Amino acid sequence: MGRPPRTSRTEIMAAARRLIDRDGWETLTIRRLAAEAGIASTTLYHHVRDKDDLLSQLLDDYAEQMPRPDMPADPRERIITAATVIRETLAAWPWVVEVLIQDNQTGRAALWMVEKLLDGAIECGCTPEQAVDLYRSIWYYTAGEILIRAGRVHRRAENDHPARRDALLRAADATELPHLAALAERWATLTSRDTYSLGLRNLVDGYLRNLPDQGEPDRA
Amino acid sequence: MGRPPRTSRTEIMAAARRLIDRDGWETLTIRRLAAEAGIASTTLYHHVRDKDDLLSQLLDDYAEQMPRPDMPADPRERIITAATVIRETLAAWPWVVEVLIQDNQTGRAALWMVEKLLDGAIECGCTPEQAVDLYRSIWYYTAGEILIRAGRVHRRAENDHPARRDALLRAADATELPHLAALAERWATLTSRDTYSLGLRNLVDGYLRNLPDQGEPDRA
DNA sequence: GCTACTTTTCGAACATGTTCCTAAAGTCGC
DNA sequence: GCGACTTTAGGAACATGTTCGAAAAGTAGC
Repeated sequence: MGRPPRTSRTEIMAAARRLIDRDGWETLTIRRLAAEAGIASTTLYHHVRDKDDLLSQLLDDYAEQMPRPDMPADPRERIITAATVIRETLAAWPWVVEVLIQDNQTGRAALWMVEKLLDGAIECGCTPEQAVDLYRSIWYYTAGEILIRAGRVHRRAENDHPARRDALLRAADATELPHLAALAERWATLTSRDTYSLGLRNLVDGYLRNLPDQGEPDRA
Repeated sequence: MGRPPRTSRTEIMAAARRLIDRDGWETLTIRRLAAEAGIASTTLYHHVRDKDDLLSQLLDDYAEQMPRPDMPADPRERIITAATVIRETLAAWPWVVEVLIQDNQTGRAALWMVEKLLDGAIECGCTPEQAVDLYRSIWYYTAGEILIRAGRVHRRAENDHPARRDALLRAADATELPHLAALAERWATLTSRDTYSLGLRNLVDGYLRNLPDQGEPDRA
């Protein structure tokens, strides 16, 4: 009972996607979204806790329609694949940043990939506890990579504002920081390469090799 | 020439620290900071590009006074130590989150730790390029851990708002997600443990063992 | 049909980060 | 000393996320 709703969560999500597709996600504001949905701004807050919650739900809706790739037979490769798919999926939406830092647990829609990851880890010889540890490490690594990469893009071009220190590395003292100074020229190039899968593989390898009990399940 | 400044960057930083120490960092707002410094809000923007820049400078100032621990002799342990110190230092201030995602490059004050890390990596047999790769992987992992951990704390207690999905894992379908379902009870416990150094060690080990040229410098 | 009761909707208002424009307060050339 | 010039200071105003309280719009009991 009570007054019947004139607005549904689904309508709101649809309006949000329309707005994002049309004008870009940066222009997605509560008031604009309300206008697009034909309701008052404050009405939104009956269907959504706050803006982070809105983005979180939006991400879930998107992720739901994501194609689920078939997994390789090798369990270690399954771990790699699952992590890579998570990363690729999240990196496609810049506003994922706002969600990730608030909604730390991976959303409902990504659970099946966590499952695949745990499954691969266990088949590689992990105990369930170790599998969770490996998952968490991978998630930290992945979330950090996404956030930092998104930050780099999202960052406005550094304007010459007062009290702004840039050319951070060029000022590197050659006697105090010899390696950094030596790398200063190439730093931008080196740090803009995509080394996600390299790091991921090394992380997974390090984990699986350091298991207390057994080593690798497939003899190399 | 020009009108002489009545306000200095140093005063602003001092006022900010006073405010944070007294009332907590959540109450650090531009207007309150201006009031504490005895100036108008808009005057702040002559010394600071925006709030993120303010926090970033604040972090640098803090980090500058951070004690620099002496490094162990073993190069691999130096890597671990440097990373751990970075993590510990950053994790001490909750507002670090806002800075990290914007100011992706580690600040000026943390450069010496990056240097130590590169140094350890190179002494472990890395080329400079590989050392940078290792650094970046560690940085992703560390940043992700900090952000997610801070997010968990920073998160307001989940109130029972409509359209809020919680008990994420308890709803795990036992047939679709067997491992997650099996772990559901213990999930909260397992994911609240501090596994940073475990993951860090495995990551570093994986990297150093996978170097194309040589293996481990110190024979185990 | 009328009266509780419940839920949704929304206008007003607030705090915050930020920008724009104008006024103040000096220095420099003379 | 005086007018250009330059830099800082600050008031007014705007967009945004969000809260509060009251009005609207139904349902259930009688």
